[in-house]
Amino acid sequence: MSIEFAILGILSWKPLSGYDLKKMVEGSTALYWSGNNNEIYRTLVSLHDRGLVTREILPQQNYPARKIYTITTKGQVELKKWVLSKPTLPQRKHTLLIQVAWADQAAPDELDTLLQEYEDEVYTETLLITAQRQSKAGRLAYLDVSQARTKREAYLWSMIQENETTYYQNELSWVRKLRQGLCEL
Amino acid sequence: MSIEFAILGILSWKPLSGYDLKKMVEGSTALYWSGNNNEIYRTLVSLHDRGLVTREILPQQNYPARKIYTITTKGQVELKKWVLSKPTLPQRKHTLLIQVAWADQAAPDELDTLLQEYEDEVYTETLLITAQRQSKAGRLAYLDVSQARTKREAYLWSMIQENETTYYQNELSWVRKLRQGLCEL
DNA sequence: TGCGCCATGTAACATGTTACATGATTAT
DNA sequence: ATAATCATGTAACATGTTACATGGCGCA
Repeated sequence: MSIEFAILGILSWKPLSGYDLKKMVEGSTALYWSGNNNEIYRTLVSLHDRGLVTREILPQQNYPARKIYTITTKGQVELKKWVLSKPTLPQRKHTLLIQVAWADQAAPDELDTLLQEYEDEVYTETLLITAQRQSKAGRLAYLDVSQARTKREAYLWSMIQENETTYYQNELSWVRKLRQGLCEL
Repeated sequence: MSIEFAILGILSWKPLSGYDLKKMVEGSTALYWSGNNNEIYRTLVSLHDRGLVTREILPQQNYPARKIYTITTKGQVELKKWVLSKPTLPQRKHTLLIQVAWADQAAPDELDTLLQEYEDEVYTETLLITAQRQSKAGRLAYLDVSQARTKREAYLWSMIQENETTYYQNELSWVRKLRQGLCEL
């Protein structure tokens, strides 16, 4: 239900093929999907069946034909309706928190190793995100602020990035505080 | 894979019935599951089949028998192994961010209404969380700090709560900043 | 009279992941 | 030689949600 509109939204910005979408989803940390083929191609078929997108087939020599999907007027109407629908709280699967919950049975150094691994993961992710934003090489990045169509859209996209950034910052300072606190215990 | 250990962890703290677990999961914001029957009962059967828990049946008059699940030594070993396994980044489904991404087509007041709804949702959630923690009436709350078995466990649990709190705080200040920024645009 | 609690569970569906399959092309 | 890229797609599985079912009890 949500990946449908995530895809429809991207198509409202630019007509693309399933392969393009796959790349964008894979390369983005903001979109939480793994970018696996199955769901993307399935979703495109479903969007097409319901008349929310049109499909144009571009044959190529030596390569399989590209299928470019374009949003329809009906699709735009549906998208807008969804965009303004009642928001829900974000849901997160924070598996580490469950690990930490039952970590009292572990030795102090075992626990600290676990937390350091997590700290490293988060830190790497923050580096990856900033790197992604710098890279002008990467055409077709999800929510590339320089590709926004209006000033307001650019602002919205930059704020989405800020949400992501502060989220990881928050995780980072949390895990550091936790490690420190465990030392002093 | 993760709900199994979430449940096994709780059972390592106290033997409980499926119904108890359901209540705990439902009432907790830290655990992200809906607390639906299907998954909990299915998981308990699976844990039992693999010898990670034992089952004791307590018949009652007028009510269906309670089935109390207790962790086994094998279960404890598996749990500890999982607790120390390599952590992964939390994954979140932040649907609102996708809505915001394509909200430039909406009028300023439509967008602000959406964001205010979100702000209200988040704020309500923070109130709910603090209320949950005060309520001593609620026996059997997930990660009730006063029920922790050691000082270190209490500290870990309080830090998990802090993670949750700062997470929503962060969302709250983000959405407020966003609304402010849109006014000034 | 009707609803919610206790406590178990199942059926049907929706969503998401991993791995595989084609088959030529290009880079290491 | 080996792997990755292009571009489509399917099969099998894992996970998660909603709604329903039993059946007596207590409350308004």
